[in-house]
Parts: sequence; C-alpha cells; structure tokens
Amino acid sequence: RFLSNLLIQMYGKCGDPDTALHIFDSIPHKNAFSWSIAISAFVDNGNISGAKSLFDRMPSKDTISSTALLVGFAAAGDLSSAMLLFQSMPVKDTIAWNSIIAAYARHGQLPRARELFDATPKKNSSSWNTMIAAYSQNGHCRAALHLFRTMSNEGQRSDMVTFVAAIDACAGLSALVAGKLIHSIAAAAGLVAFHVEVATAVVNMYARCGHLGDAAEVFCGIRGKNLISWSTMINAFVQNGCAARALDAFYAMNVDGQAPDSVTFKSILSACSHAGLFDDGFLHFELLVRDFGIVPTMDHFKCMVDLLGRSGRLEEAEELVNTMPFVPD
RNA sequence: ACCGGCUUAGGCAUG
Repeated sequence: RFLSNLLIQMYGKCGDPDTALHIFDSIPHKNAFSWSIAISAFVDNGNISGAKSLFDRMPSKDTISSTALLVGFAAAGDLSSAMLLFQSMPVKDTIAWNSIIAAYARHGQLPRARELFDATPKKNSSSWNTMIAAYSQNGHCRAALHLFRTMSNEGQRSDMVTFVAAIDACAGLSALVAGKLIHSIAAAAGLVAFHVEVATAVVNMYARCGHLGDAAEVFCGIRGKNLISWSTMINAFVQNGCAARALDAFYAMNVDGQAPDSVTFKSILSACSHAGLFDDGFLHFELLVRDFGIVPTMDHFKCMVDLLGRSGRLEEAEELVNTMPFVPD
C-alpha cells in the first residue's frame, strides 16, 4: 500500500491523474494517505471535478483531504465552494486556515483574507507569510512591511519565505533603505547564502531600486543559479538600460547549463528592441523557436514588430503583424 | 527512521 500510494503520487505529478486513479481503485484497502494523494493528483492537474467526485466517494473525510480539495476550488476560482467546504470541516487546523486565507488573497479579496487571518487561532509562520505576501502581491507593500514588523514584534519566528515576501515588498516600493536592512538581517541569518529564492529576491530588489552593482554582486554570490535567478539578473540589466550586459548574461546562462524560457526571451527581445539591436533581436527570436522550441507569445511578437518599426522597416513590421498567429491589438 | 494538504523569487510592449 505504501508503494501504491507512491505510485499514485508519481502519476499525479507526471500529469497522468487517470492512471493514478486506476492504481487508486486497484488498492483493496485504501488508507487516508491513498485518498488524499489521489485527490491531490487531480487537483494538481487542474481537474477539480475529478477531485470532487473522489472526495464525495470518501467514507470519512479528514482534514487533509478536505484541505486538498479546498485548494483545488481556490485554484479553479471557486471561492464559494472553498468557503463552504471550509465551514463544513469539523476540524480546522492551521494549514486549513492558511489555505482559505490564501484562496481569498489570490483573488484580490484582501479584507476577507485579513479577517480570516485575524481569526486564525494558532498562527504559524506560513499564516504570517501568506498574509504578508498577499499584501505585497496586491500592491499593498506598505501594509506588507507593517505586518512583517508586527510579526517579529509578536515573537513569531520568521523563515526564508518571510524574507522573500518582505524583500519583495521593498522591491515593489523601491524602498532601498528598508530593503538593505532586511537584506542584512537575512544575510546574517544565512538565508541569502543558503536559499536561491531569498538571494534572487534581493537581486530583484536592488535592481528595482536602480542599484545594479549591488544586484550583480549578490547574484554572483549565488551558488546553484537557476532559470529564475538568471532571468532576474538579465531583466535587471534590461530595466537599467544595459542591453549588452543582458546579452552577455544570456550567454553565460547557457554556459551555466540553464535553459532560458519564454520569460527570459521576453527580456532579451525587449533589450534588443530598446537598444535598437536589430540583428541580435532576430538572432534571438530564431533561437527561441528553433533551438529552444518555445512557442512565441504575443509579447514576443510585439517586441519584434517594435524592433522592425524602430529600424524603419515599416513594411516588414506590417507584414509580421499580418502573419503572426495572434489577433493584432 | 520512511508516503498526503497551506505561504515564497524572474515578465507584465503605451519603452
């Protein structure tokens, strides 16, 4: 049964919930793990009706499976079902509370999220992190920082996610002084050296404050740079008008063995268009499609049209608009 | 000792 449960999980993570369900059904004596793993398999694949029908079949619905389904409802944008389920749960643990807070936060309903946060009986770090990130992601960066301070005042232990959220809020405000301070606290706790996520958030923060040098310095110190940290640095160069350095970083990224994605290319094409690097723009558009097999998005085409327009090739620009696989806007 | 649910980093083409 352990093994079957692991298999269900594996198929779920591989985007094959039907096979997962098949294995699930073949287990003679399902335990609580079996059910929740199978429900999560559907949720992770965006199949909320599959998750729900499985949940309905469940003989005794526990907190974990209920929360898994709740998260599925939230991901599908069905907040009322999420809330109904939450209310129906006889036992609500902290994760259940955090999940319903996140559900409202993700849909921009901050006052509701805050009410639930305030009503959460036993808050843990994730509860605070959820709420801080909620403010920051909805543009209420001041409130995010305020809550960050309250969190430490109340003696709640922070973790690396707390710092990512707080540094993100500073980035949103271009608040260099606060950002530096929080960076130093995080660094002293060893979080910057140990977690790419924290370091990347710091890089982004400095870049948004216009401090490219500090951004680059922190970036260079990252061991195990990944797609996101590279893209952050590349975008930092682009935003600060350094197209050439962005292109250099792009090559360094490939040497480092990290494949760029659609977002990376958006920054690169944007750099080319901004700097009028006509040939580079086309070269990279070709790379995107041919070498990396990425499907160009509307944004990519807009960069290319802009690039053509800036270099005075209006007819070609027009032709591209007419032939691209999108409705021009 | 070992399986399940919550929060976190890159884009935002009117540059």
